[in-house]
Amino acid sequence: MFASGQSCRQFVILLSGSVRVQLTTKTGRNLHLFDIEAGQSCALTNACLLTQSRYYAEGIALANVTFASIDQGLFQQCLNTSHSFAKHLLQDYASRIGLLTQQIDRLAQRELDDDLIKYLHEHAVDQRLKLSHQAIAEDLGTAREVVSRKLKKLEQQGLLKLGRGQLWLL
Amino acid sequence: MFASGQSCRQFVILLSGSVRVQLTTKTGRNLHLFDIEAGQSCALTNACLLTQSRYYAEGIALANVTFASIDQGLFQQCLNTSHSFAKHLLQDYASRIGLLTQQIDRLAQRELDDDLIKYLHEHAVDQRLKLSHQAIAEDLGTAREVVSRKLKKLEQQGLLKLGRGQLWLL
DNA sequence: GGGCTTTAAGTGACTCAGTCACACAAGTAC
DNA sequence: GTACTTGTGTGACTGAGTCACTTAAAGCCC
Repeated sequence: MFASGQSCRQFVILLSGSVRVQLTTKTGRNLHLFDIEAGQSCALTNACLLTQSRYYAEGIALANVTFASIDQGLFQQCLNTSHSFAKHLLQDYASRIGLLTQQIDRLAQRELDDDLIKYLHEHAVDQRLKLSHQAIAEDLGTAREVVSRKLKKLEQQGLLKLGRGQLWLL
Repeated sequence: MFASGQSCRQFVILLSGSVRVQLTTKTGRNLHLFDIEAGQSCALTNACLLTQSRYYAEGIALANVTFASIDQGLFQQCLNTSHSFAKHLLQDYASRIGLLTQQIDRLAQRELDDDLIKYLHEHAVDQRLKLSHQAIAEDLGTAREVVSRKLKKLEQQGLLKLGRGQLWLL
């Protein structure tokens, strides 16, 4: 949907599908920032429009998506005339900024064991988690190998059971 | 000014002085997120007000500060009635969210050498930087010892000269 | 159903960053 | 000058990230 370094000319609202917003490090590691779901717009896109800057992250469509967009001029016009439009954007920012700060906190702490266990509990459905190690690593901002090793240890401790593309909490 | 975990009941605008917003890790390390200068409000505070959540960072007055504040109810009222108030908050969010994303990027990359050199150039005045290793470390989200060691190496390479509380780029 | 491709996971070796526990040196206050 | 505060230096150790693989499961394709 958009790539790091691109300039942004349109305000976009997703109508269906979802978009994953992530950073990519020089070594090719991905870090998942947040997802945009149907009905939502992208806080980073809006920030680019408001500050006249370029994208510093990338957006990947996770499936077929449909969206509505308006160009920069109309966006400014909406902003100037519609109070509810501005309030809607504000509310979105407020929630995203919390997520970003939590990510910073997690990256700064680097206590992966705790984060991983918390993540597993938060994302498990019926004590089962259908995600690859790669996906978990990207959400936590770490490398796949690290997650693999940590999960292996937890399995050896009898805390969970690993399967291909899924795991069960015990 | 505020601490992590506190609930937030007031919208605040700084009239003079400045406030440093930072995270503290379990090991006591500080990570500098951004500063609030006179005339500005705090994006995290506003996010707390908008999402009814608690502070997840702390704000430290860097000197004597004066500020104006209104309570939560009046804040909502302002938001509902004043379009320019909402637009002002939006603009602030847009710039802060960029800073936060850059921090995440930096923490995720963990290429401290590059970051440190870039930081030194950005903050030096006349090739001189009046900051302690501690302060540099907090801005970069790392530990003081790490910065000390890296700076030492750079000095050994003849790239800079170290002094107490300051350094010179060569 | 046997082979092929794709995707997920396991592993060892290595490097870099963060932590801990110090020692030590330069200012500051009295 | 002495005591205290603040800023640096250092070694030892642990944890996380990278690289370069190997191994294994799942999905396809005749």
